[in-house]
Amino acid sequence: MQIQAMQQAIWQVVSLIPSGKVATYGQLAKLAGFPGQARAVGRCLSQLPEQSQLPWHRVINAQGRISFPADSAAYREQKQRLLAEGIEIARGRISLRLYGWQP
DNA sequence: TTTGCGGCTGTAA
DNA sequence: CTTACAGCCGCAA
Repeated sequence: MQIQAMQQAIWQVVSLIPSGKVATYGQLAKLAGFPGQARAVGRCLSQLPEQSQLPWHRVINAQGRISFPADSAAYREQKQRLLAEGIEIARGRISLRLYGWQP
């Protein structure tokens, strides 16, 4: 499997996450056809071009947390985008039960 | 060529 | 709640 094809598949599924919902890295990896490749999802997203329209902010880890250091600019950016979509973040966690995307 | 480190995760203690 | 650990695998040093 070419890394590029994988990237394509991953970007594809990420683009499907509806506004107001979130998905986990592992979940997306599985949907894209690469179970167990959660890190590949994070890697792809980290390589997104600046002007990308992909909803990268709707991707969080399996613990319902943002996978960035809480003091980083990236963390604040993602948090703001999520709040802007009406997603609630209590004690640094997002309820997957309420906001988790069910394809 | 080996190593350490990621936007990770499930299991177990 | 916390560590710990085994899988995962591309990438930069």
